[in-house]
Amino acid sequence: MPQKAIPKSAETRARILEAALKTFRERGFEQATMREIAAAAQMATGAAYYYFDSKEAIVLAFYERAQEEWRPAVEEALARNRTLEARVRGIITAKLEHFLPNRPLLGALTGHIDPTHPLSPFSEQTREIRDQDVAYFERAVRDSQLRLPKNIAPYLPRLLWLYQMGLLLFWLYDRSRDQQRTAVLLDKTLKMMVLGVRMAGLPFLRPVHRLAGELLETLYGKA
Amino acid sequence: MPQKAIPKSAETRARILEAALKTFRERGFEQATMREIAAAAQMATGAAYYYFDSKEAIVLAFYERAQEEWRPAVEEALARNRTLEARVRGIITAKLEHFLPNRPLLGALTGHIDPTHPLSPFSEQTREIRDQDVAYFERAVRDSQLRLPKNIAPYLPRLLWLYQMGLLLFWLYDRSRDQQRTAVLLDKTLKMMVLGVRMAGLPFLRPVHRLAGELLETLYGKA
DNA sequence: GGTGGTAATTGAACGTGTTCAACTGGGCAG
DNA sequence: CTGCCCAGTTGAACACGTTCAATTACCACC
Repeated sequence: MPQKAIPKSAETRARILEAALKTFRERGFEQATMREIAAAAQMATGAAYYYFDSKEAIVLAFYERAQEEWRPAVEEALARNRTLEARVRGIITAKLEHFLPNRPLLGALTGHIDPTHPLSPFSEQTREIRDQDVAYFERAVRDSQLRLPKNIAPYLPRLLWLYQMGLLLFWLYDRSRDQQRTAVLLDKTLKMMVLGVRMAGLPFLRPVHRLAGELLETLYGKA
Repeated sequence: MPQKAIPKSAETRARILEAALKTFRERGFEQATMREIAAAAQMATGAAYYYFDSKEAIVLAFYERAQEEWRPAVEEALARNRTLEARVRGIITAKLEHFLPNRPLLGALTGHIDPTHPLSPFSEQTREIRDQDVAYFERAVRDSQLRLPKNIAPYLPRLLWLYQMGLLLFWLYDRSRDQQRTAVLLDKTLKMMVLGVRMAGLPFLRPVHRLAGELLETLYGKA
């Protein structure tokens, strides 16, 4: 990959990205060939590899770009809502709505769970995007008026990120009309979460909290 | 694929499977080529495709075979334990222990979440394996002395299957020594589940149950 | 013992993503 | 103006999974 910000080559990079997306949309990710894409971008076959590590990496680049375009919608959702439920819902629905036109395309990214693989959502290479998402959820949690159990609160943003990841996955393959099942899943689970947090103080639930806290500590490390 | 049970060709099929597993173990799934595998099985390159739809399908065949070898361990675990926690733990740990020698290999299966894809754990083609697993969990639930909320009980076996699937995924990429983190995850989450079920009767939790019940109904359908 | 037909096997050929040695072009130091 | 450097570009070549028309092996039936 080229270095910082030479707008000269950034333009060709963008041209390839655009040509690729066009081809992906027209013929699907798998059917689209790199030769087609290169031709559509008016370059030789191998040229794209100067700018992108692989065919899938193009999709990641699209994801990164979408992540930026998506920011204003998130800011608005955070500004408009005060309760934790509404804020989290706002973030997630904004993301889904933004991705809707290219929903099938994201399926190309779901193939990698291995944190070793560059394109995995858990990989070192995708840390920046991930951290940005987590930061949104941090803000969603911080300014909400709910008081959270101390041993769980620090992990909540990362948990919400994981939750959102799972929901996105469900959404990707949700074939119900208008993805209604995803909508139900989001709605009910959010409400369950808020109810759970509300009852955090009840003495009955103490053992559950302790278990959850211990679990999160060993998984995410102390903090 | 050939039809029912002509042991003649089943033998060559097994020979290919064995050669493939050997090659996979020696050089990893990705590095191993179909040409190597065919050569190791003393056949021409394309021959394997008479018995297996794809390279990945060989891994599925391995999975199916393992599923059978695994059965006695499950039966023993079910016979030996009476509590829900111990029974579920027994099933899952038996599976993990059985898969341990070929742990890296299963990573080849994780690439498909799309229920459309033949190798997806949610696909029509893998229904039989899935149903068998769910049936184990049904037995684990049925004979345990816990009484469950009526609106959730019918879905519990399928939920446990999903839970086990997620755990297996975590385990696959758990790089802690002896997969200790997976062990902690299994232990704590199981205990949390049992606690949750125990408190099912408490009136506070009624709203949570209702939400969960409604959610499961729209996701899995009435029943 | 032929004879037909199905099952099994062959290996070349296809299309793919990716690599790479060679080439091009433009800017800059002397 | 000349020579050099190197980011950018080229397209043939590679290795792979997979397909398929052609060939062989096997066996039931006359």
